[in-house]
This record gives sequence, structure tokens and C-alpha cells, in this order.
Amino acid sequence: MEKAHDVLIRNLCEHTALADEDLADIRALTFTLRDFEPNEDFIRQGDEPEHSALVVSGMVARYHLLGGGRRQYLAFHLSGDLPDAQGLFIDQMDHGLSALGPASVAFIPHRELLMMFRRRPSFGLAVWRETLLDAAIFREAITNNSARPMQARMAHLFCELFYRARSAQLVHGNRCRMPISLVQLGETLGMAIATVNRTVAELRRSGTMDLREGELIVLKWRALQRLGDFSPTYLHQKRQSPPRA
Amino acid sequence: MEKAHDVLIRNLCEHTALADEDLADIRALTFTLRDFEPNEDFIRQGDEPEHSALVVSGMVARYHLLGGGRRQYLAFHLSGDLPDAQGLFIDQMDHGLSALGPASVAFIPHRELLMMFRRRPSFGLAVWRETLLDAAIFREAITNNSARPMQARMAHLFCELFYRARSAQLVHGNRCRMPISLVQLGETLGMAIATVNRTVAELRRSGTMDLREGELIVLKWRALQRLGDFSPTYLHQKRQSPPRA
DNA sequence: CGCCTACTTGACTTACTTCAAAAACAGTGG
DNA sequence: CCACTGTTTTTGAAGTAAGTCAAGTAGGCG
Repeated sequence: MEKAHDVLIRNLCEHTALADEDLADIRALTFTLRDFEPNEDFIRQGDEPEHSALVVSGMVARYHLLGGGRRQYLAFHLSGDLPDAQGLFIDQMDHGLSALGPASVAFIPHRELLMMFRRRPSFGLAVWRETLLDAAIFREAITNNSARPMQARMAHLFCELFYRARSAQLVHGNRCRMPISLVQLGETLGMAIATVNRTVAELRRSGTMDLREGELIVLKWRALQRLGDFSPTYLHQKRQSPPRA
Repeated sequence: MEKAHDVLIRNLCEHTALADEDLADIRALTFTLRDFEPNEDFIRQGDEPEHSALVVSGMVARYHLLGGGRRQYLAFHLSGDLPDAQGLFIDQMDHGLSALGPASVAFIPHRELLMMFRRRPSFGLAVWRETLLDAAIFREAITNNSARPMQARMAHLFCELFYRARSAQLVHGNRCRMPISLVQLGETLGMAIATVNRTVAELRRSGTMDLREGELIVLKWRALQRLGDFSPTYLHQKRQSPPRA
């Protein structure tokens, strides 16, 4: 069982070289672990949190609330991500966070993080970089939801999630957990539920991937990538060989 | 004529309190000013810039390049904005920048900024906050382009731009410069050119706003806001009275 | 004046939404 | 173990908003 601190360290090291002293200080941070049910909201739009969240296991979603209780999902986060790092410097949450499947999340007091930034500037830069990564993913989502036809749009989303899951060591063989309902998929990609289902069916029929029982199975990575017009450069990873299959 | 340094200071002070020493050091930064033609590209997708850009006057756009030369515009920037601050910590540009109308842009060497972050941490935090603001705007764009019907989508964009222009003192009476073509509007909002035109026409007919000769005129702010489902909280401004009209 | 670009308008087509209902599935309690 | 409820997924049919195509107008400039 990977510890919360290790998860964070692994993720930051994906893009930033940290000294041993930095790592030691990270390990000294106070983490409060909490477990959440599937679809449990744990930070609400409008909140002014005093803690930052770190995804330890499971998947976490960020979403805007729209009129009539409808949602627009903005991003999904895997273990190691800091899904509300922006809360450190922006008082009011402009979006909410919820667990997608069952998830466990560590909370770190802002106070401690801010002190740590002063003591270990390179840690601050790593977290900054993390928020910039986030922004790059948002940009890609704008393009995805605005400019790509439905099938490519969905393929692209799954490519991104699979690619990131792989970085986070969450891919086993050619499958990874994907505890997302069709409705939520629709609220992510801006399509009606019926279209979501038909598009998933298309992708299945294409033989590139499957989505079953909360699991994503990638059968032909190259082909799926082509369908989704996916190129991982925007994820700005240091080193990563392309997923197999 | 406002100087480049003042423009930056004004913008940062919108959300962060800076000490006099910070301001003095900002004024000491080396700015290289360059003027651009309408639609001139000045940072390309794939570049690895050594300088950060500061919009001094005019409007600057960020865009993804898609197959067939098509573009997806991601964000627009007004005087005072740092449209590629993320380039400080992310080597490769995942998107390009261009002038929208005629624009003048100041370039600041990364080296100097990084040194400055060390000497004046609160300046670093201000720039960080600036990038977080950016991300909030991206998030809203996802929602806008994914979940809102065409008319609301366009109204929302103009609300945001007008609101931000107002903060940057670029609104005179009820009008501000908006040097954007219908094609570009389409490539921003993910709609076909014909639809763009018909939607602008609708908004005109609603009597809430007009777009003529590269200028946006807001006739009924409240009503336009309502049409666009616009609430400025995501812009996280310290203080701002709502625009008049 | 003529050329080019940007905007406008109309008619046609289609992809997606909406609506509706059935089938599969998970959980609950008898 | 099996009926019973509710949720999620699947499928079908109909309606519509937006895309595509095409042509025409207006404005800016050499």
C-alpha cells in the first residue's frame, strides 16, 4: 500500500527534480486522510477551504454547477494530483469537487504548505508547475469540447485519462479503473446521454477500446489515439514511453 | 501614455497587495517592446520561449492549432495580462499567441523574472495568482462552450471581455475595442460562421449589445448578463462595482 | 474602378437532442 | 432464492438546431 506522501512525491517528480531535503520535508507534512463514497461531494462551489486536497486513491472530479442542478465536469484527477491547489491563492472556490468512484483524499493545511513554500522554494515551484499542468489540460478540454466531433471527443478523453493513469501506475495490462457513468460522461463532453451511449458503442465497434463495469480497456492504443486526434505533448511529461497495445 | 511597467503593476494589484520595494523592483525589470500587426503570430505552438510576454496595449489571443490550419481560440488578453506566464515553467508551448487587432507587447527575460521571484517572493505569488486566474477563465470557457446554448455562449463571452476590459480601464462609456472577426468568434465559441452571424444578429435585436467596427457596445448590462448566465465571481477580482448601463 | 476580405442571407442537409420505452443490473427485504 | 424497486444502459423514432453550401452585398484599399 503506497502512502499518501509517496503518491505526492511520485507525481511531483514526474516533472520536477526535488532534492532529498525537499522530500524529507514533504514527508513531514500533516496529512488528514478521508475516505469518500462514490459521487460524494467534498468541496462545494463557494467554499473557502483552509486545506488542499491530494488524491491518494480513486478518482476525483471537478465540476461547475449549472442551473437546474445540471453539472459540467471540468477535469478528473488520479492519485498524486492536487485537484484544488489553486485554492491556495484564490479564496473562493469557483467549482466543486467530488469523488467519482470510492476515493481517499488527504488534506493538507494551507498554512503548512505556505510555510513550506518559503522554506523550500523548489517545492513551491513544483506545485506551481502542477497548477500549470492543470491549466494545459483545461485548454485541451476547451479544444476538445469545442472543435472535435463526438467520436473524436470521447476518444480523446479516454486517451488522456489512460495516458495519465499509466503515468500514475494505475494501468494494469491494458486496463484501468474508470468509475464514470454515461450521464457523467455526457456532462463532461457536452453531449446528450443518448449520444454518449451511441458513441461508446461506436468506439466499441471500432475495436480500439471498451468500457465495461467501471473499467476502461484499451485494445488498440495507436488507433484510439488516431481517432481522438490525441497527442500527449500538452501533458508535458518528462519521460514516458507510449502505452502498449 | 501608460508605461508598460505601470500596466503590469496595475493588473497585479487587482488581486495582490505589493510592497513599495516590490513595485520598485518591478520597474527595474528589462522590457523589450514590440508592436504587432493585426493577426500577426508572435509565439508559435512548439516554441520554447526565453521571454514572457506582457500585453501593453491591444488584444492578444491564445489558440490551439488544429488539422487543416483551423484554430481553436482559447483565451483573449488585455493590457496588463501575462498571456504566457506558464512558459516560465513549462518548456514547450502547447499553443500559440497572436495579436488580435494591432497590439504592443513587452517581453521580459525569464531569467530576470526567476531571479525576481527569489528576491521578492510576493511578486512570484502575484504572478502565480495570475496564472491561476487564467485557469479559472479556462474552466469557465469549458462550461461555456460545452453546456450553454449558442446565444448564451456568445453573450457570456462578451460579458467576460467587457467586464475585464472595464477592470483594465479600457471601457469608455459603454463601449470597448473588440477587434475580432466573425470567423475568429466562431473559432472561439465552436460555432460555424453562419451561426455566429445569426447569433450576433439575435443579440443586436435583443437590444442588449452591439458589435460594430471592431467595437463592442453594451446597451443593457443586466440583461446581457442574464442572457449569458454570467456571474463574475470566477474572475476573482478584489473590488469592482458592476459596469453601468 | 476593381480586387479582396468580411459580413450577410437563404435553402438544404444532417447530426444531435429530445422524448419515450424497454432491457439489464444492483440492492433490499421477504 | 426470488420478487420488487430504483438506477443505469440501451434502442428507437421524431423534431430541431446548427452545419454546410452557395451566392450576394458591403466595405476598405491600391
